[in-house]
Amino acid sequence: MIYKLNEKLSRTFREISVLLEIKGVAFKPQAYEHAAYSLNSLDEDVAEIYDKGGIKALEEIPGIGQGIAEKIEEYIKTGKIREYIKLKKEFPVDIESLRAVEGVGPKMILKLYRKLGIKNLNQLEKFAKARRLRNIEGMGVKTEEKIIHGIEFLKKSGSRMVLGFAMPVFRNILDKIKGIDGVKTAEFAGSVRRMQETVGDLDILAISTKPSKVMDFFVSMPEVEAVHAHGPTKSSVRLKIGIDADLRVLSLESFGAALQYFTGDKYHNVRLREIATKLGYKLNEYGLYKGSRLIAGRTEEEIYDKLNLNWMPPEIRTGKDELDPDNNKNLPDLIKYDDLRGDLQIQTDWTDGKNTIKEMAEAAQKNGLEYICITDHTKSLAMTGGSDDKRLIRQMVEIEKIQKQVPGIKVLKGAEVNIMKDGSLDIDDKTLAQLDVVGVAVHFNFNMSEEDMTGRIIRAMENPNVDIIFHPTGRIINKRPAYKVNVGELLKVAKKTGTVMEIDAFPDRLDLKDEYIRKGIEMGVKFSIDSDAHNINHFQYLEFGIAQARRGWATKADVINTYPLEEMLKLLK
DNA sequence: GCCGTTTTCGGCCCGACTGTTTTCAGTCG
Repeated sequence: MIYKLNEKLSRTFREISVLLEIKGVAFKPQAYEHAAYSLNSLDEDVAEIYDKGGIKALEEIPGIGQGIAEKIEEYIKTGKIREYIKLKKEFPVDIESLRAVEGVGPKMILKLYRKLGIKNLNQLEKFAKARRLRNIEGMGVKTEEKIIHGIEFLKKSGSRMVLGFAMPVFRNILDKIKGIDGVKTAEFAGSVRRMQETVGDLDILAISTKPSKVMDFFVSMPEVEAVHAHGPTKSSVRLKIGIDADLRVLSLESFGAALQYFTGDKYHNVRLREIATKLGYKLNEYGLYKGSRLIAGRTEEEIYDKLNLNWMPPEIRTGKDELDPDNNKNLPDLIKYDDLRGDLQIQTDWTDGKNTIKEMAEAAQKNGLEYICITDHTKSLAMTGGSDDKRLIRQMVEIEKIQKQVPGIKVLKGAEVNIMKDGSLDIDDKTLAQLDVVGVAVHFNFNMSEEDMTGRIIRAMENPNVDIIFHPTGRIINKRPAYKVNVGELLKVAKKTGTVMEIDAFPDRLDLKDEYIRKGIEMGVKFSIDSDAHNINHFQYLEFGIAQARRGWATKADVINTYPLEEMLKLLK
């Protein structure tokens, strides 16, 4: 659930953190940063917590003590935080945009403001291009050039990259590094290894006996646009696709420690180090130490083991609650990347897909699937040439014909039926009853109140013919936000009516989000992971839907298309 | 400003690389 107040306070505290850092205040910045993160990942509305239990209840939130709790109260009561206003008056500077420039940090922002009165990105660019930064004490020609390039990069790149779209390039680079003479092994780390929806950079770790050779190769690959750093154990470059990549070369003894450390996420590591410290150890990227003695480091497993913890898959390392003793002792057996037997959302050239039913079936079989469901659009989605009842019936006949030509895979009859503004469907119930799988989705009239949109989808769920809600929130990463809808309510009704919720695997959809998946699973809701394929190459995207499910703590049993065909069909209405 | 099964006071992650101020501060992850 997204709570506006939590978000607003989180942003404000993060900004206070940077402002204090600029001022050179010690330790408080981390405290505010911690509070900001905690509020942002909180499952409850902070306004509600305050209503119920006042300041005392706020102090129960991790990272929030008396001081910050009072500031939250001040904001709830007066709509402002005086401390924040005071700091902004002292430094009327657009901190976030300046900090986004590679190499520009708090201390430099302060210097730029004091010496040249620079407040924003435009002014920074002007002064840099006028060659006026090089005269500031502690800065030089190289710093000035780096800033100019950094601003250019910012202008053309912008947001984070969708993992599923960038992954082929990443895998190609990893393979090249693995192939260098002297490289024993190489792995992804960071957000790529955690299989996040989007990634801000690419981290690779390698073991090699000839580190400098690996580094020389890495910084001179044709994919590289610029080199930030080129050292014996660490190098950093900007790739032509518009994202930074870091490579570290390590020894075998500390590879597990480094993999753990650079996989993160940050908050998972902070918590892990706390646990290590309490047990009298020190944990860093080279290993787990007792004094100066190395206790563990070769594998991740032995590090978690020495900390009395179960190893856990990177996908669930968020620092939120996976290290809580209860959770860690009872980690779910997450769905595996080869657990899917079927795919229940596929478009063909009957509407906006690029390939025929037969081509899609053959491609699915090549991808190891046992069954697929053809779910072309329905009539109200005119731009796709959506089918009406008659055409849908014709397609059913066609599928039966094609089934004989592809005996190795079961082709189910389905549709992606439009949910109209009032929650009705644009295909007759009589026709829907003849389909194997009925998926429904919102494709227009996005702009409704949360209450109306929730009611609209609930009405569709209550239809006994409706099996699956496709891409339940409608968001497209980096393009458009989700429509307003109360997902908690949808999950309740899904449980009550036996409606399956989809995890759409298309890389920039990944809809539902992990937090909702986890909530749904706790409530006993079933999910399907579907590619939403529009051509024969899209089946590879199922991987990212599985990653999404794993980040939502889903097991094989929670996902209906991990079941054999007959059992899967029984799980539908 | 937060936190505590060593602490209600005294800690708070730390190592690599770069540029510049030639011995180290700033930035990044």
